[in-house]
This record gives sequence, structure tokens and C-alpha cells, in this order.
Amino acid sequence: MFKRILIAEDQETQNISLQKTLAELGAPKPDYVYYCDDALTWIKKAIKTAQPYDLLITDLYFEEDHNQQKIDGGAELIKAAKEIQPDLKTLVFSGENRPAVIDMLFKEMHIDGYVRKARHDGQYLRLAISAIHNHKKYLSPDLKQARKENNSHDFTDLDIAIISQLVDGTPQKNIPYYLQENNIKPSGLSSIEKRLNLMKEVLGFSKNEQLIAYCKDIGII
Amino acid sequence: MFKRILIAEDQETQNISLQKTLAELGAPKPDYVYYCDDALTWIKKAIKTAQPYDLLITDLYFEEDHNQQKIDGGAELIKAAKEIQPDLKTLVFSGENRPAVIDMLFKEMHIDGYVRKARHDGQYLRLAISAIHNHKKYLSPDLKQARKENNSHDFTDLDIAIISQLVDGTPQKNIPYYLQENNIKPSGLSSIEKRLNLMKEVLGFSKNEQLIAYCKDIGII
DNA sequence: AGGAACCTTACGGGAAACCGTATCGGGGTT
DNA sequence: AACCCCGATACGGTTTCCCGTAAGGTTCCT
Repeated sequence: MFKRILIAEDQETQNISLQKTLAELGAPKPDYVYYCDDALTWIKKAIKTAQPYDLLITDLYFEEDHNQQKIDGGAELIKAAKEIQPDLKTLVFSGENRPAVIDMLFKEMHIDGYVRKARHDGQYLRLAISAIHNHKKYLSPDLKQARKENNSHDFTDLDIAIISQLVDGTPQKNIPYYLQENNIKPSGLSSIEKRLNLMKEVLGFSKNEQLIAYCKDIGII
Repeated sequence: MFKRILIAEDQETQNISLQKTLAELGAPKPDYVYYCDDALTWIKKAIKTAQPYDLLITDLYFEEDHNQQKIDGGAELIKAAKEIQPDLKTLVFSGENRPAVIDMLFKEMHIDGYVRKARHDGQYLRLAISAIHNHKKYLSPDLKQARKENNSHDFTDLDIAIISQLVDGTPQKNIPYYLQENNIKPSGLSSIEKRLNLMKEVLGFSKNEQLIAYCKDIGII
């Protein structure tokens, strides 16, 4: 079992639940913090005292309040933590269920596990911690199915740039200027139209408004 | 203090935290369920045995799974519960932070309190329960400020109908037909254009895409 | 090098959306 | 009843968007 665990979770009740779940697993009493910056401080301190943490359990999104934070959210915390302690195991515990976001965590942040705050999260937390301890990755089952079912178009950087510009209110005809300034490769107006048509066709939409709503739902923007 | 409390919360860890928080308050051990339908069943049963609940604490959104539910979500649960027990006090405990949704709960569902799952939720839960016990309404402070700051346009039924149609892909010029069929009063194309212009002007937008994204963010659609 | 296939871009006609103006029609007032 | 006011609707011109077609470039293969 892990010997030194750090919990970063701003929600008071969730933080308490995590501690309780770990206690049931027979883990030693974990440290816990309510802010990202504190988490990094503790990780640094643990390394200095030659008692580094084995596992970091963190939420993704932290509420802003009067305590201005340098680190904004769990993803940045993980990035910062891995820079000073690359072997630190990381388990993300969050309500996020948008596939695009979670895929990014595994592919780019190399997290070891993701448990969604949902019905059987206590049970899945136990499984996740066990799996990670055996050097395996873990993803709570409710998400595995969510990722299968979508016949969704996979959005390129260009697609996201176009949609972001639309959401910012840029007229379609002006988007080429923006793309050129940012060195995004196809920048012609026709290419933008073609790309928008492709996205809408794949998803069965006819109007930009539908596409925007869809992208908001799945978390691309 | 309340004598009979029912918790409806699908998330395992949150459910446990709620029980623990109530225990700290000196409340008697509450009943707890993971499904809306179960909650209503228990409420009915409690009435029959002449030991009705004093307080219902419920989440807003429940995960769907193999257990098909008649009641879909906390709002419907509250509505159903108040039909059979109008004096039941209700406290909503949810992550929802979109003002439109929470306003609706107070104005239409007449809930007694709302605590957002956020940083100091444990503390606010205690305050909420105390306030409700004294026949007062309670709204966790993080939300009060959120409601002040928005210079937002308040959306009429017409506005929402128009935006919903856009999100469904209806061409703007066809929306009048939809409005007539549903007996929504101003149904002329010019009225729709005027309404859209007003919304965009108030919010500082120029394109429909921005408006759709905004409405998704604040939870109107 | 030549050529084929593909992607990007440019152009033009038609549809939709945008925007200002004018007309219509009901409610209230004098 | 005549009038005014205001919102809803209708109309026309301009802009933007949509979509098909064609021209220009690049890559890769023979």
C-alpha cells in the first residue's frame, strides 16, 4: 500500500470523504490541502525531508477565492509536480466527464488514473488506488462506455481555432486573417467553409449554432 | 434539530460526507438513498407510519444507469415529494452554479435552501440546516455574489424558444412557423430578429454563435 | 521530368441573415 | 369617436454566408 498520500481537493466534504475512503483501505493517514499551491509546497517539502509522496490525488477544477493561486487547476498541478518529482503517481478525481478533457489527461499529462465523481465513486477509488499501486492505469468504468459511443468527428487544431473564432464573434469572412497571423496552415476562406461543412455533415448538423452547442457540450471549447 | 432526515444523493462519497456532516450537527442518523424513486418511496412509507421526514436533502442531477427511474432528477423529486407532503423542508446540495437554474428552484419549486458543492460546503451545510430549521431560506454565499455581478439580460420564454430552435438547427426564417404552432405570441420574423438583436446588444455580442455559447455557459439551454 | 491525385484557394450565383423603414392593429386616453 | 402610443409585422436593400465549380500548388509515384 502507498505510504505517503497527498490529497488536493477544495471541496470540504469531498476532501473528508477521500480521507475516509483511504482509511478504509488501510492506508496511513494522508495529508490534505485545499489549494493547488499548497499541494506543490507540501510536495517540495516532502522531497526535502526525504519522505516524498507516493501518490497525489487531485481534483481538476478549484474554486477561485481571495487566495490568489499561481497554479490554476489539477492539470497544472500535476505538470508542476511531475517536474520536481517525475515518478509521482497521480490519480485525478473529478466530476469532469467530457472525453476530450480526460483523453488529454492520459495522453499529455500521463496521469495514472481517473475516477469520476459519480454513483460508485467510492468503490472505484478503491480499485483505482489498488491498480495504480500495481503500476497499472485506471479509468472508472462509467467513462469507458462514454468514450465508445460517440461517432464523433475528431477535431483538429484548425477546427478548434475556427470554432473558437466563431464563439468570439469573428465574422466567418474575417477568420482567414486570424489564421494567417497565427500561422495556421490552411487559411483560405474556402478551406474554412469546407471544414465547417465537414464537421456539420459528420455530426448531422445544418447550422453553425448546432455545432457551437455541441462543442460546448463535449467540452472542446 | 430535525428528527427525521432523508438524503438523496447518488454519489457514494458525497452521500457518506452528508451523513457525517449531519452526525457532527447532532442530528439523528439520517436515512439515505441513491435513487430518486427510492427517495419518494421512503417518503411515502414514512407518512404511512406517521413518522414523516422533516427535511429532504437532495442533489439535482442523478446519473443514469441500469436502474431506470421514473423521477428524473432532484427538481422532479422535490415536486413529487411536495405533492404528497407539502410541508416537507427541502435543501438542495448540488454542484450547479448557473443562476438561471438556481433561481428557478427557489421561485418555482420553493426550496428552502441551496448549498453549492464547493470549497466550504461542509460549513455552509451546517448553516443551511440551522437556517431552515428556523424557517428561513438559505443560499450559500458563493452564489449570492455570482448573481449580483451579471449585467445579464433576463431571458423571456420567447427568447428561450428562439434560441432552442437555433440550437436545433432551424433556419431563422422558419422559426415563425414553429412559434405559431406553439402559440407563442410574437411570431413574426421581424420580431425574432429584433429579439435576437436585443439579446446580443445587451450582452455585447455581434453573432448568434456567441449568444449560443453564452446560453450554454449560464445554463439556459 | 512528367503526370496524377490531392489539397488549397479563388470566384460567382443564389440563399439567408441583417438592418433600417414603413405599415398595420390593438389598448388606453381625452 | 378620434387620437396617440407602442408593439408586431411587412418590405427592400445590403451584407454575409452557403455551395458548386474552376484554377493554382504541392506531393508522390512512375
